[in-house]
Amino acid sequence: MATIKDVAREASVSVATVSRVFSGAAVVREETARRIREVAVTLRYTPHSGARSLITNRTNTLGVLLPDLYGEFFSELIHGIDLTARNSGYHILVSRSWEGRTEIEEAMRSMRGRVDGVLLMSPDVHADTLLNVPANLPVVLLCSPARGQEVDSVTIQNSRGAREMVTHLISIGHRQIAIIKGSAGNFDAAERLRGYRYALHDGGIATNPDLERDGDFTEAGGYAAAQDLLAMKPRPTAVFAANDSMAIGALSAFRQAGVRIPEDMAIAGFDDIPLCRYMDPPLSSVRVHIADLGAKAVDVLLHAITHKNDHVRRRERMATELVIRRSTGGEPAERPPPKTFNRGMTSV
Amino acid sequence: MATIKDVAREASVSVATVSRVFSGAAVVREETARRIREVAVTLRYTPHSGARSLITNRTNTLGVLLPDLYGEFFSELIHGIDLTARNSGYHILVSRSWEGRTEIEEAMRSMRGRVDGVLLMSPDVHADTLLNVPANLPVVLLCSPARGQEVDSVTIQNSRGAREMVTHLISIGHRQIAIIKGSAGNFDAAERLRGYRYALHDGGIATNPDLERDGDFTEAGGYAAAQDLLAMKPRPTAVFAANDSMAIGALSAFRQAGVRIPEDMAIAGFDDIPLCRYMDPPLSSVRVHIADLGAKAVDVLLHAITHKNDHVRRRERMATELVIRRSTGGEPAERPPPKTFNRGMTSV
DNA sequence: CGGCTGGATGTAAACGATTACATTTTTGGT
DNA sequence: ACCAAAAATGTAATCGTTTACATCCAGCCG
Repeated sequence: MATIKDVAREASVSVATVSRVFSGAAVVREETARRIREVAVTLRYTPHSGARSLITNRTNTLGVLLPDLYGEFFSELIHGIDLTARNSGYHILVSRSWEGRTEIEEAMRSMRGRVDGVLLMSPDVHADTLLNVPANLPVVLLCSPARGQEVDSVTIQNSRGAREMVTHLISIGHRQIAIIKGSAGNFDAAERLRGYRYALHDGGIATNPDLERDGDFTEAGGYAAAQDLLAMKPRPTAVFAANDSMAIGALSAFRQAGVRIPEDMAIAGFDDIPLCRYMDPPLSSVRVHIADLGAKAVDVLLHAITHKNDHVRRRERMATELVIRRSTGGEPAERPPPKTFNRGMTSV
Repeated sequence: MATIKDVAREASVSVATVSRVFSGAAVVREETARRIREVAVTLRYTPHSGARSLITNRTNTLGVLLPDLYGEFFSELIHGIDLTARNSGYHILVSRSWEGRTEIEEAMRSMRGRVDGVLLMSPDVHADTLLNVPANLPVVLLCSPARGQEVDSVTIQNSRGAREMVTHLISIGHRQIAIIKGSAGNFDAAERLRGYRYALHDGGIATNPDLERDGDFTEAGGYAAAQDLLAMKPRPTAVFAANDSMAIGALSAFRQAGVRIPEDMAIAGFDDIPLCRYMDPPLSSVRVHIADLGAKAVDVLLHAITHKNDHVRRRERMATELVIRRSTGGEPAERPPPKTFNRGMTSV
């Protein structure tokens, strides 16, 4: 593959001049520049980003470490991240880190020299206690627990969102409200459970361990939990699932059992993935502007990168929004929205 | 940030020895190695991948250029790609390339020196005609049109899958079968349309331009197209949507209009995203093992990378599978599957 | 005409690793 | 105890860029 030297030789100039043409770092006589560009095209020359970043110490790439890559949530998250990064001229290096401190550390280390900063979502591990990761590598935590003040983070107002939804269920008359929890040990899951309990407490309803069922954020998990709930007596009259996938699974189970929604059972989810409005009945949910969440995280990271010295730690919490549809009764049908993708920064 | 020199100095050895410890390229006395590793931890040293790949000429990274990142299809595709790449010790550098030859070329160029090969999905542009991209950079085309034999590619058996589904609709008695097409200019979309027409032809049914509605692979697009179909008279009795998202949108529109599925209208989609089975009624679809598609593409790319000299071009076509559920009538309810993710290589 | 200015270009030292080759140390057989 | 072979380690060139600094040359002014 052609290098800068080949181009320099062929165009009878020094490598410095070629470099200047491609990096735009200094002015080159127009005629010379044109000649160099012509030669470059002939030789199919492209600057080698690796070599370049070795000396400039910048890669224009952001590392993205996610616990998983599966499902609408991550799809939309990556979308938001990519769009924002790209707008600022950055690429993204995506990696899935399986659970476990060691694996995360390992993944972080392998990012050394490849990225200018890392977006880390590690809902199970206190990420601010990571050891033996490259020093000076800016990191922004996404939906992850963090003890100290020492790290940037962007999270969702999980507890508040859950609380609002459950409070709504109470307000329309429900007293036996079950929750299908998220994965054990998961940060968001714990927060949402907390919000659920808050709401019950606010409403003067005692919490009941039997109404708190285990789930794992998958449709199948929601389906299974819903079957358990069906067997209970007295049966709850409403279910709050800690995410939409589980709500969808639950919906499916209830329907199969001939339970009418929302007459016999109200269902609500969390995240408000696009599909909610296409379910039958359309699913009430707590909207999280997922793409904006990713976008916000990139903003913070980019700030940390470009203002390495005077960057003050930020701790953002994205607001949620209650979206009531027919699955919880009461509201009229909603028309599907225009299909354009909302890129506006809405919250915090 | 600590470099290999710092470690060498601190451990009183040469950089070569340190390098050998970290690259595992040669054997180092156990005692020396231990000392070096200790120093490395103290100094929080991590090898600089950029520098490393400059001399080894390998980045252990695959570039992934997709037309979009939105929705379940891409979610699952990236998942499959990441998993397979990771198993072989590769990272993935994801980028969304907007439409247009120039932008793709630009994106390809920016990959120079960052990746060992590229997975390119460009359903609108004949990718084998790209100019001015780094020479010698292995590329595998994903679901993209390609003229010559000069390039590796992995595609879906779109036409055959669509044909089978429409043939099935005919076999259960439908004669007025509409199609909601995919995005104009899209490769998969064109192929699926072709399959639809084949099937009609096989069944001795004349094609009718009014029954071929425009779509764009989104739920909203399917919703809109379905509304148009509702207004037709005579109204078709079955709709084949070129992907599941549109089928879901259409389903929603029909339901809103009080049309019974499948009694008044049969619906089928394409892709068989996980959600199909959770819809009401569960959606018939043409299953594409999307994750396997990504996995297969990675396999081909990896082969091209590691056997640069004696790699013979491959042109794979992933088989599809007809999945009949209640939305087309006939079949009994299906239980949700176990939630494990299918990683087996199934087709070709 | 000579000296100065400033724009265009060239020279060469980094950046942080790997690795062929050279050198030193260890090992083991006698 | 000695020597050859093997093992461990060191030296230095190299990968493809950027960039501080040096150089060159044309034009301008006095």
